[in-house]
Amino acid sequence: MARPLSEDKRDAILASAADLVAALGTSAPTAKIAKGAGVAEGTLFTYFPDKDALLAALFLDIEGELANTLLADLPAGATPRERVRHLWDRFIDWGAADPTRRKALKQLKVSDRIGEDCRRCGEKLFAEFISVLDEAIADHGTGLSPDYVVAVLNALAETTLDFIAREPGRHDHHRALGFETFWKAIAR
Amino acid sequence: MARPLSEDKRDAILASAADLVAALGTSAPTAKIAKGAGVAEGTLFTYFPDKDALLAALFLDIEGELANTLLADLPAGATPRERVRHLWDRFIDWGAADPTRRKALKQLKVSDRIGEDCRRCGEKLFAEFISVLDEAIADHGTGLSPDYVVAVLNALAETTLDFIAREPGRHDHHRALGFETFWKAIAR
Amino acid sequence: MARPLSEDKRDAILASAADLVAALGTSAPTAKIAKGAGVAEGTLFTYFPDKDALLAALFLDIEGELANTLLADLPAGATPRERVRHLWDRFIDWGAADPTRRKALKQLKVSDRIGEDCRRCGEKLFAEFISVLDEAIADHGTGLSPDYVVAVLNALAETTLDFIAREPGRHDHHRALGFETFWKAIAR
Amino acid sequence: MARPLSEDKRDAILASAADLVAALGTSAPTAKIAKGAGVAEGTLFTYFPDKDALLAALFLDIEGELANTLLADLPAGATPRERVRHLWDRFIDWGAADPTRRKALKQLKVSDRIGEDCRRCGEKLFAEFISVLDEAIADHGTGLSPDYVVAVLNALAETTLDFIAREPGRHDHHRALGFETFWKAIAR
DNA sequence: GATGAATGAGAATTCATTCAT
DNA sequence: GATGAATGAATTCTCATTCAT
Repeated sequence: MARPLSEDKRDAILASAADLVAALGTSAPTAKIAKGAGVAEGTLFTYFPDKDALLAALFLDIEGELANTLLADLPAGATPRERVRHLWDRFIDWGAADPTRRKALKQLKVSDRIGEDCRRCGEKLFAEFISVLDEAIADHGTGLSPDYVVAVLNALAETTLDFIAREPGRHDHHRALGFETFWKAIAR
Repeated sequence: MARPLSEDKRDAILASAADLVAALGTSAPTAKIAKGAGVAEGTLFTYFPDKDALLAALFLDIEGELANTLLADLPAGATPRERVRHLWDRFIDWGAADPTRRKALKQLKVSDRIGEDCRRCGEKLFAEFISVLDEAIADHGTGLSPDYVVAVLNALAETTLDFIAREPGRHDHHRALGFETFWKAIAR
Repeated sequence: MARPLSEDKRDAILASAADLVAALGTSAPTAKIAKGAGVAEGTLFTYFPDKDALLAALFLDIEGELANTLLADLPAGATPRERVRHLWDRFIDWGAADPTRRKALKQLKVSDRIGEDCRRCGEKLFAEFISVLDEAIADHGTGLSPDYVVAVLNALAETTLDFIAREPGRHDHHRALGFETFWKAIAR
Repeated sequence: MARPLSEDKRDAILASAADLVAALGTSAPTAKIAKGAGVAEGTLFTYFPDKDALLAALFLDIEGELANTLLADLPAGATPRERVRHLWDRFIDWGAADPTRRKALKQLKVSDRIGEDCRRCGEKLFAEFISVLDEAIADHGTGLSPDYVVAVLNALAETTLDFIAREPGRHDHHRALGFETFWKAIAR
């Protein structure tokens, strides 16, 4: 190929899309997204066949980033509780550090423009995370299904992040409180 | 007065809006909403000055309905746990019975078209619910703030409803499980 | 007839129409005109079959008022110049006293919603004025057609009124200057 | 640059707008203007951000054309009267040759959609014309302000054009008569 | 006769997508 | 491949007019 698609441009488009979807929802115009990325309106469509494909790519990009972040630096020889706490802290720190991307993800999750296929792909990205979590939790004595535990973790992490967004100064407090809440919620 | 504004028509518009917002998000066209309500396109604007006002009214309508539902038939001489369980069951039953309205509410909550004012009005509707919950929880030993407890309840109820939506046959199971999860989550 | 059409209401509608046409042009909404007149939207259409009829009535109302004003108190035994000066002053004073109605008339004159028939009716209202003017001017030596003289008078009066609108304090100055200009313009 | 904005299309839109504003006033629909220009409805808005901007551009376009026309071919070594007569003839010939554009200009002048800023820009276009006229008139002995002289010229030219519109065969007669009227009007 | 809710045909404007340059 | 002008369907909202009360 004479000129290959530029990875930089693709990333710039995704980054701009995240900003605008966070601010305007999935109805953010492609023209504004292109402008925010510093490319021409038409260029967007050489990187993504249509707007839905862009939104899907954005969804998977953010979910993938989150999934990777959660697992990084997982302490090997730690207690289950410590390992879960590590996952939890990763989640909270990621969401607190990048509220825009979290907001964009929230918008995408409720949008009907993200199809079932795409959602399933998103779930797969968390497969390893789930198995780590499940294993760590095994002897916490709970007979809960992994799916349920993940859903509870996710729900409480979202709640925690909402409180941190309102009181950024109490980040550590809310993070710890959230974890305690979660740990007890799933205990048996 | 010539012909009074019809309560029925207003309700039909709100009902149609709930359906379409659930399905399409806040970008649901007013023309479709009007058609769904069986009125002319222009009629919608005699009941609501513009689309944002309609969305705000819908938001408050659903929140009000939920708030009222939660408090109905609250058993007077019951233990705190029973009282909270009652609130919880009401929430779950409401959401499971009307998934469309719940979905619409979800969309409205993340939309930037619902202003801060409107959100504050919405919160006021739950004031009594919060005080009942707070009181009932008092000797559960938790020093958690009422706001936090409500947020946790809401997050876990949403999670529970998602599971019921996937497995309607296990309604009672998930409802009970969700309550246990909540009750432990906030215990101290 | 049980209840005859109320002259007051008709007048109120015309007055409100004058205000709104002056401010918004002929696209002033009938609903606003009705509100300004203190009547219901539908009532307007019992007094005027449609909007064009209302605009036509307004046009003739203002033209009639002007025509009558010009001829009032015409001094009988005065010189021609004095008589023309009297007409001129009447015109200027009318326009300066009621800029809103003048503005409305201006809007109506350029609007395509005033048909030829209506315009001809308007001209008839000035028949007597024209003959008075023509007679007074006869021995001013001009062989100009009455139509032309009227048109020139009208054009210069409009110009004079524009200057008075900008400098209300110099009303008398502009009025006198305008008359001198006119008088020389048509001299032969 | 992909495809540059086409000067031709811009001109076609302005020309179509002139026709339709002349016929229907400033309420001429943008859809009809676009169709008249042979472009899609949306294309109009790539050339003008909104309808008001289009109307302003049209206003300045016509005023600019008129201002340029007036000054073209001004005879250098002619008497003042001849120079003013030249300006006058230019005005009349322009208005008689293009009654549609004149009508459009008339509509725009009375419309409240043309803002003060735009009107001031329009006036600037006539600055040179005014100074030429003022100079030529200097020893005509009049102490009138240039503004007033221009206003009188404009008013009488409009009147003259109205008569020519009714009797196109007597173009030269009315043009000469109008000039005499003007010349005497401002004499001292 | 008076009222104002109901109507639906436009109105201006936006926007995803295409395609000439 | 990159650009951005061109397109026209879709969207929100307005308004003259009708008609049930």
